Amino acid sequence: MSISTTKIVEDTHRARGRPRCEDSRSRILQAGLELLEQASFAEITADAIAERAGASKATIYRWWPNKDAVLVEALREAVAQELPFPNTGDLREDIRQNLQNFIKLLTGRRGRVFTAFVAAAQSDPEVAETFQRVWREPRRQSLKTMLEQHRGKQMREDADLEMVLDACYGPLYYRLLTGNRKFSEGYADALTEIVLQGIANRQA
Amino acid sequence: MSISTTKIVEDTHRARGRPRCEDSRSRILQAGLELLEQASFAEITADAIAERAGASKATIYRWWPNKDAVLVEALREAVAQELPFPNTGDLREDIRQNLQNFIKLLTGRRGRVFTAFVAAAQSDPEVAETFQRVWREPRRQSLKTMLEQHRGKQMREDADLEMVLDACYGPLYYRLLTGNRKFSEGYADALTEIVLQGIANRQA
DNA sequence: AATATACGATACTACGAAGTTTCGAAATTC
DNA sequence: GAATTTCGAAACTTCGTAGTATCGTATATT
Repeated sequence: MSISTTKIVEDTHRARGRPRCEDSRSRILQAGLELLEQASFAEITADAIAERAGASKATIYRWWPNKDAVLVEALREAVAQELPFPNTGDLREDIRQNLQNFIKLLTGRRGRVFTAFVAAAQSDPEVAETFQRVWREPRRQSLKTMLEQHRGKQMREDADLEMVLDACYGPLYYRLLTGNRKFSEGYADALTEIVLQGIANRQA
Repeated sequence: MSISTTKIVEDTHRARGRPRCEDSRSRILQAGLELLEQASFAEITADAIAERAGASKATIYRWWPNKDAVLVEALREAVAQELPFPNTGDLREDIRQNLQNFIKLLTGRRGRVFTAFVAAAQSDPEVAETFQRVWREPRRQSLKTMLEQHRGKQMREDADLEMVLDACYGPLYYRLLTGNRKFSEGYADALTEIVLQGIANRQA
């Protein structure tokens, strides 16, 4: 209740003049996202975004400080709807489904968006920070939370979760970024078994 | 014997005119490599290479078709001396040392060269092909060969080596490319244990 | 000595993309 | 209806870099 947002203040008086066109805003972001599915950060031009969005380049620079800011915001919005997390209660199944979902995402059209971002992050600290904050860390946190629920039960008491997270996501990014971007049919299953044997409680 | 190389032919008659200066060649490659330790592929300019090498830009374009070709060749030469592989005979120790060596490489100055290459590979198929051919595949092959020697002994008969390779290298690239580039002290040990539990023969 | 090729330095050209400005039209408040 | 702000279109400026061309010099062969 006491948490007042700037939005409330803004809502009292509407600004004069023609209001910002929310439609063109979303078209611009959408265009940026679509272009990221085909090209690298540096290859995407402001002109291309404008043309694809059916917008004016002036409109882009009216609301974003530079071209990269559009792409960064495009990732934020796209990723916001990608975070539902499986929770079946079974450790193996939770891991397996999570990996499988991620593989599906990475091998789909959106996969290129991630490679483009990781690539750009290598030479742009702001891109790197955004990628970590809006994607990598939330994703890791979700998996971590899920794993914690199994600690002392299906999962060993002393499991090193940071290591386990790397063991899960590392191979996927590795293949996507340095390999042929293909994942064999049972890849998620095989990876799940390796990780599982590393953390499972001995049931002897 | 029957495999004649162009070099033999060239050696019979030396070309007329001033011979190519091998020193400037190596200085140019060295300059490219050093610049890759600080900047991305796209950020490195031909002028910068020339200046750092104390060479002329004309000399660069005399021997290389374009700027990127210099950087690609620089990687080839640099990597050629990086491939000695541990072989202690003990599975755990072999894996551990290999991972440890790799981490040391990645966290050193040369680490940036790899991130730069992986980044560039995302939008340049030729860079991607070179990276795979001169670094990724030889490295994987070495580890694979080593692991094969343990099959049926310390390692399970049915271990999926492609998966194991990803489990070893994946987390390292993942941290290097999407994380904070830091590896905790016992990282190699912890990762070794996870991988090992996934492939070790049950000794019960 | 003549010829041929490489070298470093430097000026130069070509081009693409970032970002700005201008304009007439549209949407909103007062 | 006047003022204000946005919009798309398009021309425009600015700038950095790739790649080339020129030149005087160095180093080789014949």
